[in-house]
Amino acid sequence: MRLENKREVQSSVKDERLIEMRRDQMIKGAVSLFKQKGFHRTTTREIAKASGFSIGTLYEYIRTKEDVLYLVCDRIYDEVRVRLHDMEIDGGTLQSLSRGIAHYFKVVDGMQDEVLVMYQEAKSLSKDALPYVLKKELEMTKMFETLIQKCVDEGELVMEQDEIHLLAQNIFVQGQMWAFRRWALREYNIDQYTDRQTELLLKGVRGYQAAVNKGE
Amino acid sequence: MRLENKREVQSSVKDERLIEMRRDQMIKGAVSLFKQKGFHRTTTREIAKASGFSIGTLYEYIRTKEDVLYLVCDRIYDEVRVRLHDMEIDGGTLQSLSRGIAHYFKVVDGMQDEVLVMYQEAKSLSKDALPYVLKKELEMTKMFETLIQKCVDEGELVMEQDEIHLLAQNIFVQGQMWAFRRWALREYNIDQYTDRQTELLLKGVRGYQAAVNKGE
Amino acid sequence: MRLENKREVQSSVKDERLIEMRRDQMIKGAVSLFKQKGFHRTTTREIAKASGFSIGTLYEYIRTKEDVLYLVCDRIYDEVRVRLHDMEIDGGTLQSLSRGIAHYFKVVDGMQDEVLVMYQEAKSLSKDALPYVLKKELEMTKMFETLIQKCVDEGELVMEQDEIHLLAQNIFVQGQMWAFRRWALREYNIDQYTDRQTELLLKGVRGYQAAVNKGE
Amino acid sequence: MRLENKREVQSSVKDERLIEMRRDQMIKGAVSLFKQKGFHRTTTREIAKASGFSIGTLYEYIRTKEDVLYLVCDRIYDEVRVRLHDMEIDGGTLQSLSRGIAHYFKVVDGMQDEVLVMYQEAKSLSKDALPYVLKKELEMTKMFETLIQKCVDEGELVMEQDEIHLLAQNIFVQGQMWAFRRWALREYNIDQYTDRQTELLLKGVRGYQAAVNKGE
DNA sequence: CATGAATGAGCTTTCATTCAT
DNA sequence: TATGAATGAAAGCTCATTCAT
Repeated sequence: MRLENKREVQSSVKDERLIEMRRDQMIKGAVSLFKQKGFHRTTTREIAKASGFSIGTLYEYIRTKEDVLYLVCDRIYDEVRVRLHDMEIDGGTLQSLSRGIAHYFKVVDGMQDEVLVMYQEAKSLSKDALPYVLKKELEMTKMFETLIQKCVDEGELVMEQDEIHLLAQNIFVQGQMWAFRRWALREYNIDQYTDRQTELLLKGVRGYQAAVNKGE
Repeated sequence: MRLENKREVQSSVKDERLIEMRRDQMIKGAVSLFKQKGFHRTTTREIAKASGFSIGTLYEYIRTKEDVLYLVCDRIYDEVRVRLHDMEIDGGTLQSLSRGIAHYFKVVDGMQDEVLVMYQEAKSLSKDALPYVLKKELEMTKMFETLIQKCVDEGELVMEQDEIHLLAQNIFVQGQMWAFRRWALREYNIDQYTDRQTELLLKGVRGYQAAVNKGE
Repeated sequence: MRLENKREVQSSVKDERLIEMRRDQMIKGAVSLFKQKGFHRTTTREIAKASGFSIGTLYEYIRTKEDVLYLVCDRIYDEVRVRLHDMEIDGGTLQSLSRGIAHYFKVVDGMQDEVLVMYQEAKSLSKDALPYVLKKELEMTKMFETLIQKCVDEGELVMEQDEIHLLAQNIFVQGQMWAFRRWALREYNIDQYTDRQTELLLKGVRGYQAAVNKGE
Repeated sequence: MRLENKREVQSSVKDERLIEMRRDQMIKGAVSLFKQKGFHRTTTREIAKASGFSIGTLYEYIRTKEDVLYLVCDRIYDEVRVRLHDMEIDGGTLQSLSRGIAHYFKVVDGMQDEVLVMYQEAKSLSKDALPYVLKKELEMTKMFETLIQKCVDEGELVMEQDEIHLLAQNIFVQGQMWAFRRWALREYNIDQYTDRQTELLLKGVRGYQAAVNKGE
């Protein structure tokens, strides 16, 4: 399956600038609603109202309710990626990897609502739209893989290809986890969470080496 | 908030054995449907049909559609816990912790559908029912905390209280991850996944210590 | 294209007797509404109300609004055919042909509303349902063809195959005409209309032969 | 009810020539759409597009969607009448009557789409506009009546007043029939259809006289 | 206890029409 | 004059829930 980068959402309005503007309103309104009640319990009328225009106008900019969800997911990923952009610049040191993780976690922290929504509702996308979103997710984990790979290339780390892949996934999920398991993480603030997780990710369990040595 | 262990779901049928039986059918049917189409896209009629009885009968054993979801989530957690039961017996060695993780991952692997459903749909539970489910989740992470704590008590590991908590959460999430990110983990089978993750969890990134030493 | 005699309209109700009954109500209500405002200007809610049940119940017996139209058309043809049934019995005399025509016209007269509705709305049927209705129309013109053919076989008339076909069509259309051009036929009652038309159909224009002879 | 010949359709544009031009475009576009999908299933946007201007402009030249239908019907009748114009010149022979019929059938054949549209959609005109269209239809049947009357006056035919009226109606309907029952008339081309119908109209059924004579 | 027909609130979506530019 | 974005009433249809049998 060959995927273009975007799945165009049809609009009967022609003015591109207007589309951009209205969809901004729409996405903002929708995220807030989806966070409160989820995609399915939110009505299109509510979305229109929260966006600041009428139901008729809403449908000038989308074709189906699902389009709103797609736009929301699409936008969130783009936003996350934009914010992560400078991450890739850095070189292949462990420090830069730590900084990358910290940066990513910070971005998630700043977009908790959005991440949560996307995380919980993306599965409601149709078979048609899902691949476009998954593709973006893939690109994000790829960023972490690249970051790690550089460390390996620089001799800072020793990892197999599949370990790299898995570590990248873990980092990605632990970022999301900050959004979707807040209820279980109340005792941390984002900095503490970042420190602790980074340490666990990189060093593993403290004392483990000692224990292993002892056991030998 | 003081929570009893169960939130009773009203039934107008008196015969407890019958209730048990009917709800078994119901849960089995519902899980399969929720997996395919999600809670919101599944109709009560479909649930009744998949359960092998009429819509009228369905409503003899529940009061609202959401009850079905609650029953499903409730049951899945119970099932997981039952299967994990023997995990707690073991003592405080690193080996027993590894075994615990492996066991848990295996259970998730054997209940992928159920875990996935619960994972994706639990959020649709009303404010009323959610705590009961979260409580069960808490109990499960507690099991891992206990397991780790034992290792600490035995001097096998050196960890602070909050690190233990976080590690337990990570283990729990990585188990679920096996169910909800299968699309990104196709290259592993459950054993490989278990090995790799356990290693990362416990040892951290290979070469890290060396790098740190070198840096000093 | 091979057509079964009926295109089944799905119903979620199982009791066949009930379906029959409810659809009777539905058709009666719908005919009256379609006559007043046409198919497109009639809402499903109005149909439900005119049928004596709720919108929900209406949709227990059909799947789409168009189904109502199909049921109406289907029923009307059946009804017309039932009423025409004895027409076919008669033998091949001119008198029996006249009687057949008169009988058909009478039937149309007694079902003016229905014929009008079907006549004007049948074209709104989807490409899917139309053939089933056209097939019934064909059967009706066939009846006239048979009637005429008998006369030819008996030597009462001398007609080519395609003339027979056309005459049958004319009879059929002139019957419908009584329903759909009443506004232009106010000066006649059904008996006068029948007499005049039969005469024109069979004898042609009075004086024509004379004129032709004269012209020779 | 006293009817002026035209029912003015309001336009906020003053330039008469422009109105004429735009409405030409509009009617042409609308006929094509109405033929495909009928009046009700055609949207004003589609009409505007097919007419080559915007929805806003469309509404500069009409007041309601129904106006389009009225304009279409109105135009078609005018067109038919214009094309039939020379028919009336001819004198009172049977031959001229035949020629008139043939001419009318030919006109219908050349305007099949338009005739069909008008035929099927005219009923959707409001109680307000309908009379204006029916009046035009009346004028057309009057033309045939005149043609026949001349034959009677010339002694070529012997017919009562109401027979003349009915024959005119029949001719008119059989012309339309060529448009709206093409599916049942596939075996004829327009010339064959004309010949056969003219013969049936004028001579009646072949062999009938003989049969009657024999029966006497 | 089991059934399934009945209900109607509420959903998504369309589209004729308006009006500021 | 021409445009097309905005509007919202109203349409078709669904489905959780009830209740008479």
